[in-house]
Amino acid sequence: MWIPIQINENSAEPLYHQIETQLKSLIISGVITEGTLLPSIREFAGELKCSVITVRRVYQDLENEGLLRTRQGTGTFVSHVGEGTMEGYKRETVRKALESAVEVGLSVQCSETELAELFMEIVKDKYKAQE
Amino acid sequence: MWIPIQINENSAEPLYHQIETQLKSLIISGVITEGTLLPSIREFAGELKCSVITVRRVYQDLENEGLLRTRQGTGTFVSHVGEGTMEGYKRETVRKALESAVEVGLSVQCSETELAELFMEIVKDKYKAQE
Amino acid sequence: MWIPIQINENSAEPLYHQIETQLKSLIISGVITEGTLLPSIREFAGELKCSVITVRRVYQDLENEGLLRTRQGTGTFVSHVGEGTMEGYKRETVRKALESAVEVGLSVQCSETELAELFMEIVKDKYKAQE
Amino acid sequence: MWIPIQINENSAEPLYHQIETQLKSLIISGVITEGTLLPSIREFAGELKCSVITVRRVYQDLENEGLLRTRQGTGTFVSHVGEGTMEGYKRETVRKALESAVEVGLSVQCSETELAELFMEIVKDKYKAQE
DNA sequence: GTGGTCTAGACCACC
DNA sequence: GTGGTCTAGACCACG
Repeated sequence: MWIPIQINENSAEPLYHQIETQLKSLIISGVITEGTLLPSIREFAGELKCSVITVRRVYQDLENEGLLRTRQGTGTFVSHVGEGTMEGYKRETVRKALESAVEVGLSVQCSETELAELFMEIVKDKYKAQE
Repeated sequence: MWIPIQINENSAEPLYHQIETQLKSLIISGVITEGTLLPSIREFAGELKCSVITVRRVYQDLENEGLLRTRQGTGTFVSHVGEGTMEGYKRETVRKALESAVEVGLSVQCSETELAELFMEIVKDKYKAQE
Repeated sequence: MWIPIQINENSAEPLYHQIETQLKSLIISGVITEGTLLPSIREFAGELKCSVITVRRVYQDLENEGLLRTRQGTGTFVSHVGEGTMEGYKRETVRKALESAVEVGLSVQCSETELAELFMEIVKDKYKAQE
Repeated sequence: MWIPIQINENSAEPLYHQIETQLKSLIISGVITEGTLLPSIREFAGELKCSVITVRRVYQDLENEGLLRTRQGTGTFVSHVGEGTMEGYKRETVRKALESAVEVGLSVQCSETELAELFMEIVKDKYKAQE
């Protein structure tokens, strides 16, 4: 199974955190479905060109959050995520991101309309790029 | 001179960075005007209940960015900020914040309209709270 | 022969250990009697939906403890268990379990009476559910 | 600050888990109070004769559970645990331990009174030893 | 000084 | 083969 994860070498964001966030998104958004067997930590570490320890940490953190289930000698699986949880998480995550952005706008005395215009512009760009 | 800075003890954001960001905003948005003499490092550290080293770092970083100017034995002043700088900084900062928020939305498969609605809602709340 | 064993997928307890403990209890408590022919490794693995290796390990461990006896080409039988063994095992097992529970109570500064009350409550519940 | 933790070299229980459990108990039971600065990971590792990594893991796990708060460059502190949480946690932990013990009793066909007698005996012993 | 991240590599237990 | 634990040691960022 191939998992699309982009690592940004230059970012200040820790490796393990980049992987965690992206993998979490893939699971939450349903791209990787319940029951899927993820790559073994060694295999994944090979693909991502990082240490096994780093992958292990990612798997373990997500297991602690209840998104993964792992059994020794067998592997690591995506565990069941209730529909409600999924939706709730999505909204929570997105809301947090938007709120912090708006706060930045406020702190810099950006007007409401200025902010909204800039936002719409960015949204269009990003979603177009996506297609 | 009293400088309104809020420190969030529990945030993962480093102390020096919290202070830097807020002080920068205050200067760029014109709340603290050119030529103002900032508190001494010790005084400020006392107010913020943090180490002098932390304040020193803040002053130094902002001096490197050209926002502050230090005169030996006299103190640290807000230096002149051109209109261009101010506008540029505002747009750059806000744009960055918005872009990262939109990316989060994308990563979680949030639709364009969903995102926009949530954004407008948040903007209204925040700006209303501000008044 | 059908053997009632419950596997808890989500437990941290290794598969082989869950099976071993339960099978042991069944033999020692006399639910499975002396001389009984157990299912073949493959058959049992099929029922439990686990690897043959796992069942093999269970049979072997219990054979080492003298609870099972394997005859080449015939199968695995429950061997004779003396009354002494049975009683001894019961007391030892239960005592160990209770001791560790009491230690938890102690470590958390739970008072003697508090602990006893909670215990009686649980015992009643469990034994009632059993009937 | 000296923290009383007993490590059992021979136990199958992982090192980090032994430390975690005991430290957790000390915090939950109020032996170590809110705001206390714990030993640095290096110092603690020295005392416990284990790797810094192991201590780090303990601190991090407990931080994830909300029992500790750590700030880079400053140290690791015991964070506020609401009275309710504390009580709830105690009961939950103890209850779990007792339940699993009673289940063992059941699985071995131990009678209700037999179990209760054994329990009372053990409790008396342990609590006497404690004094 | 503090914690935060990451590495390479070892050894074990489980399936 | 899988994951689980632990080590020693490096380098960085924060105060």
